[in-house]
Amino acid sequence: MLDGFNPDIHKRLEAAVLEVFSQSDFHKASIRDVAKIAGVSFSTIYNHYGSKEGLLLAFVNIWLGKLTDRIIDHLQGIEDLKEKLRKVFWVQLDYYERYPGLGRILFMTLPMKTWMDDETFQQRKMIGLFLEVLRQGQEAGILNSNVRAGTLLDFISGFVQRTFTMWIVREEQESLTQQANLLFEMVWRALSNPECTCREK
Amino acid sequence: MLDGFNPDIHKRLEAAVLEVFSQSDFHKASIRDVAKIAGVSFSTIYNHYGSKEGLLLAFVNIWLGKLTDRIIDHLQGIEDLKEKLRKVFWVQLDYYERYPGLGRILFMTLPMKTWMDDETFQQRKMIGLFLEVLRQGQEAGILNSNVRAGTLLDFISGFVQRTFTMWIVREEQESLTQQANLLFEMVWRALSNPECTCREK
Amino acid sequence: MLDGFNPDIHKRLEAAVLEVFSQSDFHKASIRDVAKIAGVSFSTIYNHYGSKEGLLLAFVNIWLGKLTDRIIDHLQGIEDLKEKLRKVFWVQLDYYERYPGLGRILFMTLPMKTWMDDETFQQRKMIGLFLEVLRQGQEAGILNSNVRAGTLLDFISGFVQRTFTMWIVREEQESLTQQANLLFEMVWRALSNPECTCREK
Amino acid sequence: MLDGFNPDIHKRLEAAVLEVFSQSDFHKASIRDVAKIAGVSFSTIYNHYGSKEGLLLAFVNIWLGKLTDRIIDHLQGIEDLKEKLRKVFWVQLDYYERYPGLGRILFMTLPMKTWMDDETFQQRKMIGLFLEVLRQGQEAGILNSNVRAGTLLDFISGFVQRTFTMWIVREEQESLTQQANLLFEMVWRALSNPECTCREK
DNA sequence: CATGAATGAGGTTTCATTCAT
DNA sequence: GATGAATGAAACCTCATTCAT
Repeated sequence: MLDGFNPDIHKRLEAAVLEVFSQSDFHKASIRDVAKIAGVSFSTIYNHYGSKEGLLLAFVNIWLGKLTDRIIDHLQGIEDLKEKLRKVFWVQLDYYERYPGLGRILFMTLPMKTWMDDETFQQRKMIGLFLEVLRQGQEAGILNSNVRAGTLLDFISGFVQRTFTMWIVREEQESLTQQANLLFEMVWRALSNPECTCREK
Repeated sequence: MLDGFNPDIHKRLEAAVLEVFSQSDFHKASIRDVAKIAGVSFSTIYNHYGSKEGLLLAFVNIWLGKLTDRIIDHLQGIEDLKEKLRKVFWVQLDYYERYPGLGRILFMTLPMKTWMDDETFQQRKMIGLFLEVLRQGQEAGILNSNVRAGTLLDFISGFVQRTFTMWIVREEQESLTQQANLLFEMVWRALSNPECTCREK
Repeated sequence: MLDGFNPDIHKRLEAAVLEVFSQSDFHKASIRDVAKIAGVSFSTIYNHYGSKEGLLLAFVNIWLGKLTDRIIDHLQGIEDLKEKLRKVFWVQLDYYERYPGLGRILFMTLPMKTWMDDETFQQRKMIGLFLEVLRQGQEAGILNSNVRAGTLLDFISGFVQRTFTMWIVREEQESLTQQANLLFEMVWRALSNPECTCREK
Repeated sequence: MLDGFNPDIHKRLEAAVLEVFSQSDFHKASIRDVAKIAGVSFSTIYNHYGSKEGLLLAFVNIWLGKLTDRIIDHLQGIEDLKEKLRKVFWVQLDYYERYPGLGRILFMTLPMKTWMDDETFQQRKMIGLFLEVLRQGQEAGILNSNVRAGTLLDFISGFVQRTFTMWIVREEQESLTQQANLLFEMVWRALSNPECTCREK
């Protein structure tokens, strides 16, 4: 975010928000706990973020921004469409696996109604990035063009979300990234153009 | 469910719960509003459901039970695996489209942490039903057996959830069921055994 | 007040309000302290009185009502105007001396601006009572009729207030009622008709 | 006072304090508003006056000092006791009428408890001045000597305060000073020695 | 068993006041 | 010395939840 304030406080708040909101449902998480854990005055939080939701959304925005940056970074130098998508898929699983708190917040505690109304939700940059790639694939006849590019994206995102959620629910030990390739091949078959004669492997 | 009380009240409560919880985030929905709309004292709700979450979960359980019944009903007489899965996919979209309030609650307002800890979440009957079918498909060599049956289920469920959510977010007019077949073909390609020589259509 | 609730709680609250607000300036008195001392939940106070000011004003109203009743009671059977006024003067001093907390609140801590806008302030019953007596005196030629009856009342009230306040400030041990007659004679000379030939004693 | 700073700022602050504190109850008046209106940082106020109360008391002290000076000035050349008191009475009404903000603050918003503990409250100079005159009158047999001189002062002060307050409450248009003589005659009768054979006029 | 009063927790606001620059 | 960020306290407000009837 653009909250131009004490970077130290910002850091402590970030950790506290991650901790508190990833461990309880939104309505059970207390802003007073966040303040206490962060060692910040309760008022300071309000001065900066205005509300419980504002606080959470501000950090979610930051985190998603970082994920976007990471994806962009990793896409560098990859030409092949399939490899691009594989990378995108992998980076997401990898990111959420390394920051499960973020995954929990994103997929499990964020109050949806509010988030949807928030600018953050759109994550235009990331979405735009994805859609661009997917559209190119459709035009090139590689990806299924019977549906909108948005639908292809929904398939990937839905699966990422579900996979992460079940990973948490089932308390799986096995690494997400370890399964990434296996899972991606399935995704790829869903997305790729069924009429395409090009071989899958 | 087990709330042995006046079916009339039960009906009014059901409608009220659907209305209130589908329109706001969980923490913004007020049990007093539910009571008022249902024309019941909030204390009565407490006596029966114990808590706000208990109330919501009880009805979610009922609704999911009905969905399960509906799926079972619709599967009758279908032999072909693909058709079975297509049906399962379609019934879900159809159900959520007709009861968007339920979809909203299920995918957007339920406090996840609590739900996950609740028996309801497991939806053993429905899940068991699905897994059984999927496992048969894997054994028959029709479905991809490189991954657990649960993973196959994740594809379906994740896509249903995402599709519904984006349908709400984008305020799409177009019917969900109308797109069902097109979407299902993607799912099917993801699930089916890539080595299978059997034709797709 | 008409707060139809638990008389026990009401009693405890009354004592607590008297204690807390008579010992600090209004802005230093905490509603939480009142709640704690009264052994009542903080929320309960808000449910009933709406605000810190509402709480105080409600009790002030009650107390002044009792003072009024007491005055009315004491006036019974007195015919002579001077004796009536002497009584009115004495009852007030006596009342505030016995409930110095009330005097402190009334004359020293009540936020004036708010009080003045409040129905309480007008104390219509008591004021009406006084004015009636004073007007009769003016018409009978006993009291000075060069000024409005309200001005005559100002002499009495102003002197009562100031006398009480200085009694507190000077931490005088001497009883207020003991001085009442001496003081009243001053008031009487101020109010009585200077042209009147009637003897003072 | 002792605030050795920029006379311009001092002037702006004085006006701001008068405006803000005369229009709301003390607890509703905000020091930030004062700062804003005066065009000063609120911290600067703190550096100089230490607290909200300190700020108000400092100015009240200044204002009362000016009133005292004015009274002293006006008493010059008056020998007759009655005329002296008449003057004192008149100057006060005149001053508060011209600076109603001061009257409001003094009689209606100042937190009493704090003020009473403050050196300012004693207003030793003014009080001493009055008491001296009153005592002389008592010794000369002109004023009632059945009560302490302080009591005589209480009578005057109480009436001034009450008169001003009711003038505000009743939103009277009529000038205070215009009624001053009529009112003073009543005061004089209250104060003067009842045994004195000297004529009243 | 249904009800509403009372409670306690915590979100939201506003401030006086303190602290570090 | 002047400033604004940060703090702490407390008013205010809404609720979920408990309790006594």
